[in-house]
Amino acid sequence: MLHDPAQLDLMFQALADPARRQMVERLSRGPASVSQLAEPLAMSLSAVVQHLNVLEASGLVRTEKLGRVRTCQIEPKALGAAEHWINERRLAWERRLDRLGDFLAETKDET
Amino acid sequence: MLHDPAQLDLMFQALADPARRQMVERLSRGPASVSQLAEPLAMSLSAVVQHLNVLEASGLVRTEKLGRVRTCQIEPKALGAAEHWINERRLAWERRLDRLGDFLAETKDET
DNA sequence: GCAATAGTTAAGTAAATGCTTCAGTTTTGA
DNA sequence: TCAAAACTGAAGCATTTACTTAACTATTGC
Repeated sequence: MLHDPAQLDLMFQALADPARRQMVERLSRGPASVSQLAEPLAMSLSAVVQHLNVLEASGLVRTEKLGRVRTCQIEPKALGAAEHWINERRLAWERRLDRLGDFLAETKDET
Repeated sequence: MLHDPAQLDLMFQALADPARRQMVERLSRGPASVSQLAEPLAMSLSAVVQHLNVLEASGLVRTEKLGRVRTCQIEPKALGAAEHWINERRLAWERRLDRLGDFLAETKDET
């Protein structure tokens, strides 16, 4: 489920920018409005909205508008997809090292 | 250790491309030469070398040249840095949900 | 030695990114 | 009612990305 390559592209791409990671960090401590997200960042509000759109397109963030304020939240399941991909690679790598270890142990026995 | 923002930029940026992820997948199953990495990819060898340079700059891949063939390997510790950042966010998120749960439980008691 | 192999480097290009400013649109509070 | 607050969207611009082709440099096997 959800290892659509294009989805992972969007996800990793979204996380590749320090401003966007900072926004995700802020949101992992609780929901925030666009202005609140913008406050610590040295760029225009417009730029922040553009980053926010990237995050939303990647599925990492969900937003909802009530009145004139848009409230943003993390979508924790989405982060899981990136985590999952990385874990798969690590697992494959470790399985391989285990097999290599076994092989070397066997070879040693045979001396 | 190693949550230099610039390093994470390079890492996530490197993982944001499907060709590069495919190269990492291949390498997580064992070392490979540049041509072997290129073989399943529909692009010139030159393009593959350029992707490889991105991966190497990100610290995800280490290469070594012997004679005329360059052998590439995954650097498993590097993947750990990306994983760590994601885990931190998930933890912060979960801690927050726990606190929220506690708060709601308390509030309920007080009715 | 010399052609094939394996990779490297440079230059060029089309598209995508990360901003900016400016001109809107809704909401809201006094 | 009307100005301030909180965005939103479009246009423009400099930079970076993801390629390409073409020319080049080592290595290796015969």
